[in-house]
Amino acid sequence: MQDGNALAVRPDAGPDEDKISGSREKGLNRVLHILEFLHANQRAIGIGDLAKGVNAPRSTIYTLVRSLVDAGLLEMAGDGNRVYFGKKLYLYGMDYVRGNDLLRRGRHEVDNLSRETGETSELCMLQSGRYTIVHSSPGTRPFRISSATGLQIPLPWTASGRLLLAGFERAVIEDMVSEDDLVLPDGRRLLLDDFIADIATAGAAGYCVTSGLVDAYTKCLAAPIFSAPGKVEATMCLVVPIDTSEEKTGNLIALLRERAARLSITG
Amino acid sequence: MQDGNALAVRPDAGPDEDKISGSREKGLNRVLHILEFLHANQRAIGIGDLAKGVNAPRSTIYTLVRSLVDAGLLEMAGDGNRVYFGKKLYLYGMDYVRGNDLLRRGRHEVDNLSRETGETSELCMLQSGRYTIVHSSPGTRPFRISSATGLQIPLPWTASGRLLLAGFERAVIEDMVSEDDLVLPDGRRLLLDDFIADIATAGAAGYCVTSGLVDAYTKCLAAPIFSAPGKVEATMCLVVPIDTSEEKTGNLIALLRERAARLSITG
DNA sequence: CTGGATTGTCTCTTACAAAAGACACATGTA
DNA sequence: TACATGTGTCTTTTGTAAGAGACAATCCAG
Repeated sequence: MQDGNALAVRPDAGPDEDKISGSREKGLNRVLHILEFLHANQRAIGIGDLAKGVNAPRSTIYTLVRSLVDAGLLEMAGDGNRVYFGKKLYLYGMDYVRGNDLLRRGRHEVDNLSRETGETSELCMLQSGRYTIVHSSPGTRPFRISSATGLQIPLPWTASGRLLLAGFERAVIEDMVSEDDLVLPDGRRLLLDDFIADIATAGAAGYCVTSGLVDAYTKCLAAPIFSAPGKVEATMCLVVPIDTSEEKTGNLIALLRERAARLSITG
Repeated sequence: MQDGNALAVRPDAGPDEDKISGSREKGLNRVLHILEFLHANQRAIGIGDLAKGVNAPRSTIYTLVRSLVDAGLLEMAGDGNRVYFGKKLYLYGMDYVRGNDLLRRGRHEVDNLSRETGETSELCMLQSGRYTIVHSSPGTRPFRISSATGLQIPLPWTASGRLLLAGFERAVIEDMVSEDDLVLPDGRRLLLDDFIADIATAGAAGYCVTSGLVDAYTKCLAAPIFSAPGKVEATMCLVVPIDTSEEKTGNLIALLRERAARLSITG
């Protein structure tokens, strides 16, 4: 299971991940862990493995899974004893999209952007204190820089992260960013103070560019989408090769900012 | 939890079942009800109303909602004391789509179909014993025949329902279809035996057409999508004006069947 | 074949979550 | 002014759901 491959996904889940599996957990929390675990693994899981994965008694997971399957939140996967997300979750997810203008329009705009520029484009948001790629559109390059929807990456690794945190108190930021988050995939270590300074700069500039942070070959351009004056609700970003010319980069940033502004709610 | 969810199309019709809800319900069940309730109402709901809506103590709902909001399954809606679905549910929903070839390709095919024909097209599936519109694409008619994704309609009202039940035992069908389901929106009443006969006919024919069932102005054409030989996993359907000519209807059915077959897994 | 590992279903106990209800503070309206 | 209605946070009580464990049934490697 645990596929040592370090890049990106962090397995440990949730709101307040508790220390040594507090003996008796609330059923609802078990369920939340199950969902997180499935999301992290992106494939159907056997019930036994699921119990191991969320570190819970087998008997408990059996009963919970049965409830969830009956309710349609989970489905038994083809071969018989594995479970994965169910139709109900898809339906609820579509309800969310329908009720959320920003997401609906944002998805559309991101698709446009990647079609027009040929580059990978993404819509990003804070999701309970974590950076999340809410929608992404692949771009047309032969060497595709892909990152799946729903991927969660440490905030300091990204340009969008710097924009999303603009306007937060220092204490809040410290709270959201763990020590591990400051260590880049290649082992380099960011200083918290530098990161916080970056945030201020990005907020003031109204865009942010990072080079070679998550990997050595790409540059990330991001622009903020506001839900109210000063409040960054999301970001739109482009992932381009690191050797993209100054001029082209400048043009892309301008385009990105225009589109992001179009999505913003101007109070 | 036999009764599953009692909320179908009926807005709130009030006092149906909810048998002497043994006052002390499992938290998870409360949550499932909350989600169903939000889905049925398609808008943010105040916590007090939510408690009323799912017929649960206020204090319980407060704690559950807090958990769910912390987990990101729900979000507080703009004005402050209302909740609706959250980003997490959207992400899980996208995971479901990604893990489900049929749904992914089916959505695409439905979009194509409605663009090519100009008619409203839908992808439908059984969802824990209920007919569900999983994806729909509006069509280009001025008088739009729209039906929202996720809508659940009694099986006997639809052409797709007749196909989806093909191959089930009579007893199972009787179990899925309540007395109320047999009453059409205009008050007419279907006979269970007729309905079951329809199912057999539709299954044998490989398509189904119903006229003026859910409303007086439309005709519904449906074709089955198989996940294995004989097993109907979903249907694709077109909603057209009831006065569509025989010839055009025939052409559309042929098109529909071809596209549905393309989506089927031929064992 | 044998022994270990996994699966799905049961039963029983008690730790603890759901419920009841009281409270403080808003609103609105007669 | 009093009087109703809604909200959000407490505390206390008690019914029950989570958990431990035993079970038979598969499965698979050696």
